[in-house]
Amino acid sequence: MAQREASQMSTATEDHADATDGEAAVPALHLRVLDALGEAIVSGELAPGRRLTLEDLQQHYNVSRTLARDTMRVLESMNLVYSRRRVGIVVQDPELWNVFDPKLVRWRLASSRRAEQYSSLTELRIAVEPIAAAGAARRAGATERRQLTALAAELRRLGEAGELEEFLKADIAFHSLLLHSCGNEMFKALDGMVAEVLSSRTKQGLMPFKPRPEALQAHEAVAAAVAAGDAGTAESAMHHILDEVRTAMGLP
Amino acid sequence: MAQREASQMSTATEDHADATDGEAAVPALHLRVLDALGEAIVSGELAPGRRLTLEDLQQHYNVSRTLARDTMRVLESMNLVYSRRRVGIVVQDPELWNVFDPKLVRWRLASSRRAEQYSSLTELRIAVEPIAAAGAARRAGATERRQLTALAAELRRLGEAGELEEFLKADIAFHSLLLHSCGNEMFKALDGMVAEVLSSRTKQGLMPFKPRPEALQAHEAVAAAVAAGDAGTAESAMHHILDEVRTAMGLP
DNA sequence: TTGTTACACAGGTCATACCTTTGCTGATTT
DNA sequence: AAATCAGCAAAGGTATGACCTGTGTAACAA
Repeated sequence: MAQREASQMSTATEDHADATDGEAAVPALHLRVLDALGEAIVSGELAPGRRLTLEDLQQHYNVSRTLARDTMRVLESMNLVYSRRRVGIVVQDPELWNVFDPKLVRWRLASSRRAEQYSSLTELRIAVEPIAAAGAARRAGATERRQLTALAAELRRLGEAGELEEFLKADIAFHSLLLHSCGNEMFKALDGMVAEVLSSRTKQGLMPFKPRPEALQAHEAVAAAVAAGDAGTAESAMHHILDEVRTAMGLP
Repeated sequence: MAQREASQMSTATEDHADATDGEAAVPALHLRVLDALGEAIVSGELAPGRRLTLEDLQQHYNVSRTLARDTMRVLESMNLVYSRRRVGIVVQDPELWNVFDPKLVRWRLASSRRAEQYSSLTELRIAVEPIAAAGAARRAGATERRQLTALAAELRRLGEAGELEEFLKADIAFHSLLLHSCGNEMFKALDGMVAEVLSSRTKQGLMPFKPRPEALQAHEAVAAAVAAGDAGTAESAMHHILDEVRTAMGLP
């Protein structure tokens, strides 16, 4: 019934299409225009205050006014631009952007401003995940507590074996499950962004070849505290995990 | 140059239009349709899985296909719906909504599910504001540090005088300034939501007639720690403020 | 110089038409 | 009877053109 929309933030592991179907699903035209424009704005190529007209868009992207308008409306709803009669479409000041929109985050991660986005996201993780761990300790279901424990054990196994790829997947699963177990739907919505941060860490080689034993220990501690319903311990154990992340990223 | 879009989350104090212009600025048609539909979905009136067609929208709201499509696109970009040929427009599962979109938050606060939204937001505050305070202690500018201290002093004055209205305004200014000083643009974007939570607390009478002395003390402590650049103290002092908020809201 | 008016520019909204995908139905085949 | 396939039609996707309505700007008048 419900389906994830194509424009959502991609998690690290993508659903692959039917193996029989070799063709890449061509994204709808309006999404391509949206992505192109969004990236242009986010990258600074179209600076704040820059004025466009619908006609510009139509010509630049070879689309009809309908699509130009569609795109503009979505961008406007993200507060990346505003439109006024007789003026045109104006790029907004970045201060006003809806920086929690997954599309926007995706564009920023694809831009040259990548590093800033990562540190913002990391600081957000530092803030949210401990509280999420505490929430999970209070409100997670029995199955979730079990799965969390199992994932922590798997993390140790994969970590000690040095299987970074699989470790990453399990790590994402761990943090994602935690966010989903904490009973706060706003925290849930951050799972894609957390996954993005985690996988970038591995891809960029910021990860030690083998995860540090303290990190493995801390994940187990979080899982155990959540399983035991000990919110305070879960929170501080998660804090330990993120302390390591913070130092790894060179944040203060 | 840059202007705040009409559909943004309203802060507690609205800019009033020219005094000479008595008429309320009539919101654009597409915004009215968007709000109506958004509220209908968020309130559960249009349940997840419910199917609509563009024609339904055209007739229900007496608008052209263009506007029906505009609205649909924006809703789709918020992941409230998805649209497929031959099927129509389908309301998404709430799990997939972009719950950080200010419009969505506004709709949820206007719905009967208000309480859930408030507790989610409060938990988010509990997570973010201490880290924001620490960030401000590290990165705020000199002016911001001064203003923060001044606001804390004003909070004490207004609080002891029992001027709840003015106290609320100063309180919002304090927390908003903190979020803006912390150097994380994602935290900045939460200012409207924090303001919303704060004003609702006062409006709903959840606020003691006079703010508790501990709260005033804690605000001053935050300001002082930020002014002194003491991140750890700022963080824990902010934690104290939010502990009080938590108990006031009956959260665990 | 300053205030006013008129114009044209650009989005806002509407109506219509045609294209493309796809769920469904029913006939055909095994 | 079950499985497969073809064709229809429903619904969004895209394009076009027209007209309406604010609103900068510049020409003009005081």
